[in-house]
Amino acid sequence: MKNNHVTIKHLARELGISSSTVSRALKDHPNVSPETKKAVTDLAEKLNYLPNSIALSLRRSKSNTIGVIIPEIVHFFFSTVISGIEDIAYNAGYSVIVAQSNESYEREVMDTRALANHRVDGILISMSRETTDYEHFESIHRRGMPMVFFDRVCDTINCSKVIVDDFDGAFQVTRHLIQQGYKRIAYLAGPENLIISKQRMDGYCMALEQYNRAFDESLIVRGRAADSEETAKELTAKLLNSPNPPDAMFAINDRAALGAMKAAKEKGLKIPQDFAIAGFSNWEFTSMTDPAITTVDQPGFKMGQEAAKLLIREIEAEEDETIIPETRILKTDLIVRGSSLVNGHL
Amino acid sequence: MKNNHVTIKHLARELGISSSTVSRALKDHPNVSPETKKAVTDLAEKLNYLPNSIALSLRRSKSNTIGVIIPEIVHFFFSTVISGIEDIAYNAGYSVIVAQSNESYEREVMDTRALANHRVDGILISMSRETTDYEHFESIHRRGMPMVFFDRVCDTINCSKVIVDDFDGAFQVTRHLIQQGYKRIAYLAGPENLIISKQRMDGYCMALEQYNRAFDESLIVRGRAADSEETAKELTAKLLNSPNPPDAMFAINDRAALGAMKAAKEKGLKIPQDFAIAGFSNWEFTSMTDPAITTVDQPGFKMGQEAAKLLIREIEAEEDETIIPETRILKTDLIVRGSSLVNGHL
DNA sequence: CTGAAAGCGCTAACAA
DNA sequence: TTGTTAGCGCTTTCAG
Repeated sequence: MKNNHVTIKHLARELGISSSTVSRALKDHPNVSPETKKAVTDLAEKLNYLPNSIALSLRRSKSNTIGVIIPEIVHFFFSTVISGIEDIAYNAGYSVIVAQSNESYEREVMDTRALANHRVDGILISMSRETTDYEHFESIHRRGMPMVFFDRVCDTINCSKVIVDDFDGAFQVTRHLIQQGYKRIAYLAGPENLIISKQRMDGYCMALEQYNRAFDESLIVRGRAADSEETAKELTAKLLNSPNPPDAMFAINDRAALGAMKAAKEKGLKIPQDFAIAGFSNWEFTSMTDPAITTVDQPGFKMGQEAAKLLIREIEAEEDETIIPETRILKTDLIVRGSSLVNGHL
Repeated sequence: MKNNHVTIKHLARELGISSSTVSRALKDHPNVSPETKKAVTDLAEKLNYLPNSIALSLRRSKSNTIGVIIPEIVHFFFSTVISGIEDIAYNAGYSVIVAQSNESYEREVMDTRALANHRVDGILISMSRETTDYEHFESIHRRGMPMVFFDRVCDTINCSKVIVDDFDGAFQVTRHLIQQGYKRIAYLAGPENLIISKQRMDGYCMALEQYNRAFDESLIVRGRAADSEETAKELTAKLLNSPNPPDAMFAINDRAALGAMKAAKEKGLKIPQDFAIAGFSNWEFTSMTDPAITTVDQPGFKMGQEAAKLLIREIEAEEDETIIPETRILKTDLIVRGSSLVNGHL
């Protein structure tokens, strides 16, 4: 490719003036005569001058670029987050470099390094599933690189974070089912070591408590319930065939809900009349042909926006200003299918 | 933020040598003594030196960055494309800047300009729906900016393109239905002015012809059939209530297929026994609970890969080398639900 | 109002 | 084997 970039120098030479004057004219500096200004802008227009942001970045040691590291792009939640990030970044004059770790620690380390080399002004991160060592983040954080974690956050780094209120989401879902008149709400639990699992379970319990429902251990399926649609289906079927079956189900994720739905259908139960399903979900449900499922949507777009805002705030803070890291907890949106939005925060 | 970047100068000063020596040592230049080399790399390691790609970009007038402009990120097809782009880019040492036009012409123009300013080495584009004027692309293309269009391509610009073989996809779908034994295959057509609509219709006709089926105009629904799920449903219902109803349906997109499915279900038809549906789709179907629908998937990942490869090839071509623009037509993947992949090209 | 000069971080020719 | 110098494109003192 022939490198045909028009530079300030070209304009200067053409007009027989110095490049500093051109520079000033271009940015409408007061101390430059109207004639020169006009001549410069006209020529710039004519030759289609495009300022070189690379040079600017070097000069200012600021690239007006932010980096994003996510586990995968092809995922409704994450692509929604990127979209939110892009929204805020664009309006604040930043470009967005996207790197996907593919859930690989090694790749994440490389991505981090690459973004640091690129001198992005800050980094937004959702960690890979593999990541347990945080040195690659810590080393650049020590150097003062602004960073904000979202969704999959790193506890050991003292920076801003954006997460979802799993407790409240679970509470909302359960309350919704109770308010709809369901009596026996089963729960397909997630892995017990995950914080989100615990929080969701707590939200479920809290709703039961608040509505004076007894907690019934026989309605709780612990273990690998939500690992796959298959297991969820089997476990639900077992529950449905028990002597005192549930009339509703809290599903911890898409797989759990899909499995539960299939089990119910096979048993000939009408959804949601005989058996209601509600729970956490990502993309899958929004396109489901069966509108009978109420879901808590992760507010991905908002999460991206919030994370980007926090990051940019930190990037643009004055030298001496100290930004206190802040963890923002976003409410989920309860979406009732087959009717309008019940409790949307968007 | 305090700007704590270690530079070559720092290393040089610390070691009492010149920065050029440091530079050479860092890149393992032959003409530098082993001792110096070791001293330099050790110190670089210790101080966690990270090369400044911005400075490098300026020096080399090459940013090792490619820009992507897409209508929206939150879309299975497009996010898949990005993923494919990222895959190739990463392995070739390029970063990816993503800009979404949000289907807005104005925004697309701004994005193009921003990427040009950023001195990306090339741009990958899928045009916004609004775009009918191409000057923003042409002006940078004239300057020699490598660019490749994908999916929503621009005909007036002489550069490489990657598109999907709609004709073949439609042919495959129709043939599949015929081979499954369906006799009367209805067709909900797309807008007649779109090239893809025509090509898909041609593929449909070709399959009929090849299997000696008569083309029956009464099975074709022209017009706004695929505009919304609602209209698709109504139109399908009408067909199903006609004296000589179809036993299968070619759906031009997700909406058409969903509408058709609902109409069939309301009429109590079993899918796919009484009424089969097959057609083009994006994400929606892959998560459908009803496995009875055969779809042609747009090969998004591959499209991203191919587009990125074409772009990088052009970027890295020698000065004097002339790259002949090339339009790559990708085959679609016929995916039969409820069974394994029948004709996958991945 | 305008110009000359320095420097952001890095590399590569040229000198030593 | 190492150092000096110049320059990528731009802005910004400092001098005129």
